[in-house]
Formats: sequence, structure tokens, C-alpha cells
Amino acid sequence: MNILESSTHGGCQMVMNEVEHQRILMMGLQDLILPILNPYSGQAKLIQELFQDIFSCSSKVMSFLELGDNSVKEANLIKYKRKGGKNNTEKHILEEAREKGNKRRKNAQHIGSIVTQAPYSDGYQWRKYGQKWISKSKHSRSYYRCANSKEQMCLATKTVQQKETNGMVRLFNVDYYGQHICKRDEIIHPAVVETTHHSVPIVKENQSSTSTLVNHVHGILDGSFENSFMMPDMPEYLTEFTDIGMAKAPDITSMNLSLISEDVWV
DNA sequence: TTAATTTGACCCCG
DNA sequence: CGGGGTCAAATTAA
Repeated sequence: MNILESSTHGGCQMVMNEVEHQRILMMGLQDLILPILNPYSGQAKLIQELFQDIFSCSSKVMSFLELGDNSVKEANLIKYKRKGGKNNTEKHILEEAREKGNKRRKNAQHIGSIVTQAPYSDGYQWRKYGQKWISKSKHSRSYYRCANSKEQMCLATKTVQQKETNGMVRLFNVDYYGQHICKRDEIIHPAVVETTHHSVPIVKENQSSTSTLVNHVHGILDGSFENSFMMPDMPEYLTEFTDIGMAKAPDITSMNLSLISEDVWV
């Protein structure tokens, strides 16, 4: 603690980098271990919970460090509407963006990134809006925005790009930008839930609330694999992301990933 | 027919 | 000027 207090920004940044690196490594480990487990065994569940706890820890550390270092962090959401008469809104967009000191491009800050081995469900629905071949990359990058971006003006986006692979395992970088401000289906249509009154332990915040969603996997890269499958009762595990100054929305920082063994790739 | 994706154009920004 | 993020018309899927 006194170490942190006396540390310079550079030192704090170094800690954050290390925690982030650790998180990436853990995800790699997770990607290797989970597919070889029998998903229905109690052992797999236990291991998933351990991963959850680990990610939860690093997430909390990151949150703490980032909130302590407020020079960089304001939740900088640009509120602008898409669509509509182009020339009417375009100026508004630019003006609003400039007022808030943001660029029009890259409309939100980086929230988190993961490496995944297969298409996965992260609990949100995404709509693809672009695909680019990035210079010198072997694989294209796909751009997705939250499927609720239109109705609820949700600004969350993500990009998916296959990594340069040296083995036979295909890995994908998934980068998330912008916080979800939308409500999800189960919240919008509360007829289904609303039954659990039992007191929830506060520390366990967002670990069980997202597990019932079934959603789209991310789409096609390079046209080299399918995106049309989804195992209905696929077990999922959660991965927490860094929560950046949005304490009122605990749900949006968690992502749950489906386990899908690599033979689905064909 | 509507909804989602594809894909080249557009354009911001370094 | 070029890389890469976004738009939107065309195309495909549902």
C-alpha cells in the first residue's frame, strides 16, 4: 500500500502492465486447459470457478489501480446517434465529439481484450459492421458493434482478429471498446426471471447473472470457418474485465465465454 | 419481406 | 499520404 502510494505513475503503470500480462497468460492457460476437460464433470466446474476467482482478483486490482490514477480515466462515452439524415447528424456528431475532447474515430476506450481459441458467446449480441485486411497481418479484422446500438444507443464495440498462428491451434484476439449501456434481453423482458429472492452474497456480484444467455458467436474471418453452430447447453465460464470508473453498472464488466472444443472448426 | 452480413468507399488522424 | 475505423449500398440469409 505504501508502495503504491509512493509509486510514480510509471511504477503504477508497470504494475498494471504486469497484471494485464498475467491476465493474458492466464487466459492462454485457460484456453489450453478447459477444452480438454469433460465439461460435465465436477472437476471442470471447480477449475472454471478457480479461473473465475483468479480473473476476479486481477480485475479488482486493475480497477483499484485505474481509479487511483485518474489522470487518464474519465468514462468518455460519446453520445451520438447513428443513422438518420446523414448531413443533419454528421455535424452534431463531430461537434459533440469535439466538445468532449474525443475523436470521432475509435469512439470509446479500450475495455479489455481476450485471446480465445474458438467462437464463443460473451453474453452480448453483436452486429458486424466491417471487416478490414490489416497491413502485414495474415488475417482480416472484423468489427462488431452491440446489436442494441440502434435502439439503446449502446456504444460498445469489439474487434476480432485471428492471431498469427504457429501451431495448429487457431487463436483469436478479441478487443472490446466502450461500456455497454444497453439492457440485455433478460432484463428487458423480466417475465422469466425475478424469482430469486435469496440474499446474494455481495462479494459474488456478477457471477451467476449472465449464465443463461445464449448469443451469437463471433463471425467469419477469412471465410475459413463457420459461424452457424451453437451448442445449446454449452457450459460457460466467466472472464472479468477491467472496470473503468463505471461502478453503477456491475454487470457490464463481465464476459462469459463458451467452451467449444477445437474440432468444431473442421 | 425483413434482418444481418459483405464489401468497397469514405474519411479521420498520426 | 496511408492505415485503419466506420458507413451504407448491395447482397445474402432467415
